[in-house]
Amino acid sequence: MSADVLFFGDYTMRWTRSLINTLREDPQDAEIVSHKLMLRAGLIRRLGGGLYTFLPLGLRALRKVERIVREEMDRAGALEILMPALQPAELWEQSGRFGAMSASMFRLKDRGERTMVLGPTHEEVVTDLAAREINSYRQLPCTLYQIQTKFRDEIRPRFGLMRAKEFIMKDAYSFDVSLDAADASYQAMYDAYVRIFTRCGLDTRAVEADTGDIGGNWSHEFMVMADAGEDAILLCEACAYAANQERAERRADPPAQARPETPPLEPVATPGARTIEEVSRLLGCEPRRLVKTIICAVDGRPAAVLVDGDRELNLAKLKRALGARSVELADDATIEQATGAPVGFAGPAGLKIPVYADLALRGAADRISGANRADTHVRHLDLDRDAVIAGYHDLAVVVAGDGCPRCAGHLVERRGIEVGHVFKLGTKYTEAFEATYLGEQGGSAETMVMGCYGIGVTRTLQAVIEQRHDADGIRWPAAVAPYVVSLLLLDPGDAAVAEAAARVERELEARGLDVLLDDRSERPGVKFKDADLIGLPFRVVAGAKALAKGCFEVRPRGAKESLLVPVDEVAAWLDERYREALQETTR
RNA sequence: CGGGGUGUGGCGCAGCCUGGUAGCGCGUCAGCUUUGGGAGCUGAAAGUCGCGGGUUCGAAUCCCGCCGCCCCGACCA
Repeated sequence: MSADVLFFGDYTMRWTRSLINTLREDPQDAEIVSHKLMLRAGLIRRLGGGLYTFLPLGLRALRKVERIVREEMDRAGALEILMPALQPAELWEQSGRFGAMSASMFRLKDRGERTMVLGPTHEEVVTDLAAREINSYRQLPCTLYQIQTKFRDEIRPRFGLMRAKEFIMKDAYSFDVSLDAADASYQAMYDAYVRIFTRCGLDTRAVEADTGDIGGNWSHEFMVMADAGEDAILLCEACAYAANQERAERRADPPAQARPETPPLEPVATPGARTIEEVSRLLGCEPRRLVKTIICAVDGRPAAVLVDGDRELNLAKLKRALGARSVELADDATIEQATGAPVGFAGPAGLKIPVYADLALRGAADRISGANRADTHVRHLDLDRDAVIAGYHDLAVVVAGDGCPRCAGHLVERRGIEVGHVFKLGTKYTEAFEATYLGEQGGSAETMVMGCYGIGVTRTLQAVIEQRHDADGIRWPAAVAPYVVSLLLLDPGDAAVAEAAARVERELEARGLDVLLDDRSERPGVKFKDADLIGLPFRVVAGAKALAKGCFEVRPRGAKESLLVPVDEVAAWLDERYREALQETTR
């Protein structure tokens, strides 16, 4: 009697029937560990740049994440819907985002020459829906969500599922009668996100974030802490302050009290020295002594922005500080026109355009800057004396060691993977789509207040692996694992072993624990290696050796030693450990 | 879009500099032996050497053009 004749339960997946092809070596086109492991463990396969097929094993894990998301959304009172991925372009013209987001949108025309887009997100569609379906305060608050494929023409897809052109997202949208009510909806989603990521076994931090093209005035990103993350995050070592680098603020240290008497401005020849580095080396001073002068186009008009020579300008903060619609670095022609000098020699003294300065420059004296003349800089720059500053703002990119804006502590920098993002949108979209309701007192229609909430589902799955692996492979958290138990049939030809394994398997199935049965005619070492690689939470070794003592060997993934458990007790033992593991999903 | 790298059976690579008609490991298939941490032997299938053009008696190899993929940067809900 051999194992392939059967007596295993209907729901058990046999390896020989599973399309699980593991790779012994790292694929050449994968860089980060989670991407390598997803390919090696046979979870996904690449079709093209930023495009992946989910194989059966990967899809099962994905469905587990989706289920958690769904349960927590439902628990938070959100209603699941499903909107089209294919959308008419007019909707995007109505919100004014057709231009703003066009670069990253896939567009196409139908046979009637109507322009369509493949939805990168669904604010437009859902707001249009809300405007049609919601008429009364009695229907509010209302939060709608969907789990759906999104399309974005990423400039550079990378790291497998981390940044793909097509990916699965959970997007939710709340509609409320007032700002206060919207705050409650926001908080409900925030809390749901904390539960979702905890259940997925992830170590996340919610950080303050910029709102970008999506608009609105307040948002948090949920970051999975990981060195491979694409985003820089600043955390206070003393308090709870956390923000992504785009958003992060810093404490303004008070200007020096005793200001040196600054000698008059003095031009100094700096032929060919355009960069901070070149000038400071030429003049033999610290980069810090220089004032970096950056010419920007603020809503199309030139302006100068000053930061310390050793600092970077944060365009997002500049945009917010000035309340501008768009801010970008000026092109060379604009710079030459605004400063009267080639690029690299700009300075605040004598400029005719508005000059904004980083708050660290308040009271700056005896500094060096460009002279607005070719091959020339000036010494002894005193901002109060020599320049007209239109305003001081926190404009520099924050780095580790900067002062916390909320307390006396200092900031540290870490990397993170953005898996979720919650926004308070206000009325940007509801106004554009006239999403209004009639209030309790009747009268004229009121505009709904909106929030939106995204989770990158496919990215979350990969982030789990990025955070939960070891040298041997994946270490799935119980709640996300594609199966719960790897059952290794070591002696398929041994009828007693096969029979006992089948009994254990049927008991596990009866308890709702999914089993992956390794019924291949491989040597034990191969099965052990693959079990480690695939990383299911528990491994049961069914072999003649242990069965001689009436036992199977059981081992949680990552544990050093196996335990001998009597065959009759294996299922109950695993069931108990599995329930425990579901409870403690965070490390 | 700029910079760098790379493209050779399913996967990982060598061969290219110095042209002579393709090789290694893994995987796959068959057989035998093996069986507790990626087995051994024997045999087999599988590659228009990314695509197009050029040079040459002859091109994986040299030259030109194009494309894919990966990394860095810019960009990004």
